[in-house]
Amino acid sequence: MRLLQAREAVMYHFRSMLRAHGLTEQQWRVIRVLAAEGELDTGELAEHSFLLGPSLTRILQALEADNLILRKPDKTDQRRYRISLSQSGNARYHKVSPDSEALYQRLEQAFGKDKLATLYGLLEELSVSAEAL
Amino acid sequence: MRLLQAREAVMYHFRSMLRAHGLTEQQWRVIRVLAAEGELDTGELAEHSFLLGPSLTRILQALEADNLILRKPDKTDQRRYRISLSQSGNARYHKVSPDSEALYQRLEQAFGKDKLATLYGLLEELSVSAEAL
DNA sequence: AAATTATATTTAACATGTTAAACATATAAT
DNA sequence: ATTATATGTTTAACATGTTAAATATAATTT
Repeated sequence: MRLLQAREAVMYHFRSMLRAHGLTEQQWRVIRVLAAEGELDTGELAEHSFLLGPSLTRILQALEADNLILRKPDKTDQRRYRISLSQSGNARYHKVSPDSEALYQRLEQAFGKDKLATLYGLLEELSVSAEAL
Repeated sequence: MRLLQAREAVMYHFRSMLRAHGLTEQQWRVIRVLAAEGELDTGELAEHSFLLGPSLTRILQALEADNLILRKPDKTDQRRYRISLSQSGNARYHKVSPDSEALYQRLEQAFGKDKLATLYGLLEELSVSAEAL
């Protein structure tokens, strides 16, 4: 599938940028979601960051060890944890975000904003078609 | 990136079909490449199957343990191995191939052949743009 | 030819992907 | 209320992704 190749080509640059900030691609996805949406429980976080439960569990352990997130037990449902960015986590987000944005802008400019929009639309349709199989 | 989501939606079906045949997605990529191109060395195989060296090393070990491939030392360059499908490997390919084809046809029909072609073109352009960054 | 440099493959170490199973807690049913 | 069922999260086990380093052999340089 050409999807793999394209994603790899794009992510190569993002990964090396993120590595300079001491983050993996998936850790950054989690941080970005938390910055955008605030406090979430594990399930919501998994959904928004496109990660499976077991992966997220390990990623949260790593982020917690680096003091980038906080986890508090949910008061109404003791199975859930509420996850949010710590001060350090928020600071890290604001440090990485400009580099991430810049890279995205460069790609958007190189590829073309219009074509990118078309591509997004097709990918979404493909997801729907595939899920309906 | 929406690329991830789309790929995941597509591969979900392929993975469960392949699992029924006792293969992983990557093992199938290797077998398919070998079926199409015959004997290759590890480097060529990695390139054609979009796998990194270390992953391919492990996958070839697994395939060799299942007697699906053969590895012979290259006579002119003793660093390289020549990899090819064994009899069992070829048989497995012919057993899985119809299911793989059928699934692909269903997806192509659901999504639309024309749109799929458009998408392929855009993905290829995106790869080129991203690599040029 | 010996030393240097380059290339092919593997090993090492750590992170994630993937499915199944375990575990804890909620919710529903009786 | 107790049992049964469903849901949220983690653990387990194995495969792969990813980068760096090690290893072996080729090719080049001197």
